[in-house]
This record gives sequence, C-alpha cells and structure tokens, in this order.
Amino acid sequence: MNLPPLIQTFVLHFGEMGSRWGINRTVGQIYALLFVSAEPLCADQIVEKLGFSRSNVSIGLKELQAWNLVQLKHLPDDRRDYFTTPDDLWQIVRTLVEERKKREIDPTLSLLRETLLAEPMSDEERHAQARMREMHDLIELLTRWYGDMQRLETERLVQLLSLGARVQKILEMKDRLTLLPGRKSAATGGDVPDNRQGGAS
Amino acid sequence: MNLPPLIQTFVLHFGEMGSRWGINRTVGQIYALLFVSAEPLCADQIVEKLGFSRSNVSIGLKELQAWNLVQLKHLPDDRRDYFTTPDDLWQIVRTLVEERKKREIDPTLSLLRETLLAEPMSDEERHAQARMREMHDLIELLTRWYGDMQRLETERLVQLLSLGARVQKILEMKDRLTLLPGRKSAATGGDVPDNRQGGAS
DNA sequence: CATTGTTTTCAGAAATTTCTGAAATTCAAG
DNA sequence: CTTGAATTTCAGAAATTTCTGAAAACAATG
Repeated sequence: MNLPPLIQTFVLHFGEMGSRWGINRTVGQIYALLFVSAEPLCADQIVEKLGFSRSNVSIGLKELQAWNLVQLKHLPDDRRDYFTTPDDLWQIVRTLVEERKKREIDPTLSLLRETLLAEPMSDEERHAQARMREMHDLIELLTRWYGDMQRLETERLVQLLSLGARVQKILEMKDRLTLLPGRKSAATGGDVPDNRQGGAS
Repeated sequence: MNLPPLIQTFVLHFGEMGSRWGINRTVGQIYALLFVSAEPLCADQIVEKLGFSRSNVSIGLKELQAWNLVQLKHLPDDRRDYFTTPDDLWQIVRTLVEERKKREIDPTLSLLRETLLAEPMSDEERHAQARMREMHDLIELLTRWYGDMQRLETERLVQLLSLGARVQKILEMKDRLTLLPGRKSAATGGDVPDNRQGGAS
C-alpha cells in the first residue's frame, strides 16, 4: 500500500468498517480512497496505491457503480475511466440509504406482507404472524418517515436534524395553538395518526 | 429445519438479511426464531428447530447476549437458560442502533478526530483532511440527532416519526411566529413563544 | 480490419468465516 | 467430594468469500 500515513489510516479503517457492514474490505478501501482524493482516479492508479490486483479493483469498481456510489469522469484524450465520489456528502448518504432500502428493506417488507396474508395453521403461527405484523408496521412507519426526509432539500433536512430534541418544544407550541378555540387545525395537514406500537415489556 | 412453513420462511429470510448486514446467518436465524416464538426457548429447542449443532447455537446465543438483543428467563426447577426477545419492538430497535453506534460509529468518530489533529504533510493530505472533516461533522450531526431521539419516550418518538414531512409545515409556522418583531429566535432551546394569531394557513 | 490500450471475465488459489464433535468446564444437589 | 445435567471451548473440517493472473472481449484509431 502506497499512501501517505494519514490517508492510509483512513483507508484501512473504512475497509474494516465496510466488512462489518457486509461490504467487502477491498470495496470499502477503494471507496475510502476515492473519497479523500482530490482528483478522480483510474483503475490503475488505485492498483498502484492499494496494491490489489487489477481484476480485483475492476470488480470493486463495478460493485461501487452498481451501488451508484461513484461517478465516472473522462479526461480529454484519455479513454480510461476515472472515478470520483460526489462532492456533496449528503448526496452520498442519500444514495447509501436509498440503495440499502432498495436491496434489503423493500424485499423484507414484501416478504412480511405476503406472510401476513397466509392463513395461520396453529397458535404458534398465529403468534408469529402477530409479531411479524408488529415488525411490518414498524418498518413501514420508518420507511414512510425516511421517504419524507429523502424528499426534503438538504438545507431543510440539516435544519431539522440540527434542531434535534428541540423540535419537541415547537410541537408542544403547535399543540397549544391548535387547541385554541375557534381555530381550525393549523398547517399540519391533519392530526397525527395514532400509530402506537408495542406495549409492556 | 423443523418449523411451520410461515415461520420457516421468516427465519430463512432473516438469516439471509443478517448476512448482508455483517451478522452471521446462524445468529440471524436464531434471533428470528426467538422473535416470533410465543415462549422463551432454550438452546436445545433451538437446536431441534433449526438443526444446527449444539455448539453453534451456544456461540450464536452468546453473540446475541453480547449485543443485548436477548433476555434470559428461567423456569422453576430447570436450570437451563431460556431466551426471548423483548416484547417491545421499539426497545429492540433502540438496542440495535445503540450497539451498532457503540461498535462502529464511535470508533470511527474517534479515528476521524485523531486524524484531524495531525499536521498534513502535503496538499494531498490537506485535501483528504478537509474531506474527513466534512465526514466528521456530518456523522456528529447525525449522532447528536440520534442521541436526542434516543432520549425521547417511545410515544413521542412515534408521534414525531408519524408526522413525517408535515413537521416542515409546523416549523414554517414557527418561523413566521419567531420572525414577528420583538422576539428572539426560539430555535435555540429557549422557551416557547406565546401564541400570536398570525397567519398560519 | 488489424493494432493498441484498456476493461472484464473466470477458473482456480488463498484467505476468511462458519460450523462441528469431542473434550473440558461449570454448578447445583446428593 | 462425587455425580450428572447443562454449557462452553476449541482444534480442525467444511463452506463461503475474496483475490489473482491469464485469457478474452471491447472499442477507438489508423
């Protein structure tokens, strides 16, 4: 591996993290390298810097492309592909979540929905189904929420996140406003559905 | 594998999903099984139902305990350990996120912080550092937000999530209120402004 | 349509992870 | 202490994943 120490540390760490998240170490390292590089890199440069075989890098890049995590660039008079990561970190996060959802959450939701249609043949299955329904509803709630957040402009999203728990205060304020006599419910577009989950523990 | 079809489907799916999230298939299946079971199960029952070796189950259960994902129960006059998952799904989600944060996010944040202290030796490193700072700040923002959410009571949290994008509307309303002359911004954690009959749509 | 520079594919090698059975350990009760 | 039911450990087997080099495919150029 042929990198300045600072970058090497980072790259190794992300290889490690990647593998804990079900992403192979090579791919994690390639991504980390692209992420910190000022300029787009081509496959051979990556080979040179990380010391993997050419084919390994090729497969890794293909995988990153399949995840929409890299952008392709071309230099004039050079037909090699050069790769970068988006400048906008939020864009990266969005893509990551989106892809993960597509591959893991959505299929899980489908499976749960199907399973919930089946006729339980025993109490055992009846109980299992009830649990699956709880899970289904929870995932759906989270997914809906995510969809809403995904649609917000980044600036608004950051605003909201920065607010953190203080959003609570504002909601209480809204409660008070909407409770005032003679006013129609304020700009909420309706009341919050009672979506309570789970119970005692 | 010795399970009713409905449950088997679920268990297999979660084994699969587990392995995509860096959790081994066995552990995923054991967890799924416990999750849908009405009664606590002991290791031998799990062996019987899933058909893994006894030792494999033992290791899997140990791992789940290390992740705080299962609860131990004891039946009177039986010294075997029986395992369940919490009834409250939100509790499960909280634990999952918390553990994942502890193992992956926190170390990453530390590494980033350390890396940011180093003196860059080249433009290459300087640029890398700038990228790492962006990443650090983003993760920290998300982590802070998560900490806030974690602290909310489940009921409040669900309320907030159900609100989804509509929270926007409320914030706009709040903006309008706080923009009225003579008030300081409310987003700083101060108390809630008293209600003016402003122009909420 | 041959040449050249480049990327991709793929079969098997290497590495890693997971799983097993046998032995060791634990611990409550006689 | 011993016994015996239960759990854990661990070395190696099995399975899976990752990685490589050589060959094939591709695509722009003359």
